[in-house]
Amino acid sequence: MKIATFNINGIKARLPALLDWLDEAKPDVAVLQELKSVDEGVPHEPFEERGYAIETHGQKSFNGVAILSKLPLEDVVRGLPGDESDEQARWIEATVAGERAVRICGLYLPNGNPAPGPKYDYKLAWLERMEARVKELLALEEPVLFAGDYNIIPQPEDAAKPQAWIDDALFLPETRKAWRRLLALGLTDALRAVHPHRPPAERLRDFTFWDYQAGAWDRDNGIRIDHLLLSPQAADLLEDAQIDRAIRGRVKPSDHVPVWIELAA
DNA sequence: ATGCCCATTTGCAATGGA
Repeated sequence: MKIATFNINGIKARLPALLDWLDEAKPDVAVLQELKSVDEGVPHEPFEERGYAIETHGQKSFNGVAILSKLPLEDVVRGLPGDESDEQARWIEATVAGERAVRICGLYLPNGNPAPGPKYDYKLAWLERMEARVKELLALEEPVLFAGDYNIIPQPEDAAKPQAWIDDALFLPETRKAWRRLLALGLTDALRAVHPHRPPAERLRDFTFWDYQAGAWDRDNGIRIDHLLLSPQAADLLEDAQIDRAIRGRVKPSDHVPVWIELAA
């Protein structure tokens, strides 16, 4: 089962590029972030024509997440549990049953800038709530994955210019500490499990985002912030993990590119 | 030091992104 995550930066602006990628990459499941649209504004026909079921959790102008799947989506949960007052659409869950049932969580973690400040406080609080949900799902001892735009640069090697990010919410010590707490719960960073970091001279670096500004793509000034974390039972099924880097060089691209894994499920 | 872009809004300047 091929499962991808892709921050599309606007479903309306990105529909042609998204459909082209779906037709080529043919993921069985894709979690999408930054729909920037309410549910009613997300077209279903182009996805259904391609054999995908779609479940959305939209919001006007900002945020918004979705799951596409060639297999039926069951037991859908919208919104990160733990705070009924949180109206930001950043979390969606569903179960997909292939050879094995896999619980899939699609997430769009808060950016958190400027830090310090209320937006950074929200990011850290959101991470604590996510930790609680991760613990609940790990207790099931089943294949579970947490895929999306984490807005976290885990390590210096995950940025072309780490020194430029030292005061940024994506790379601050508290942010990276929360990332390590997630891993300490027993989650596996799928990309790093398949591709351990090696010196950059050996190959292209594993970035998933390049800013639109200042020629970041042409200079390969990127960061790795889109991740797939796997429960132990999902990690046992991991066969491959890749970044579809070339998508960033296309016409009218998102500033993020898809990341995907292959699971024996 | 270094190319200030892109998407959205009941819009035509402001906000959020990262």
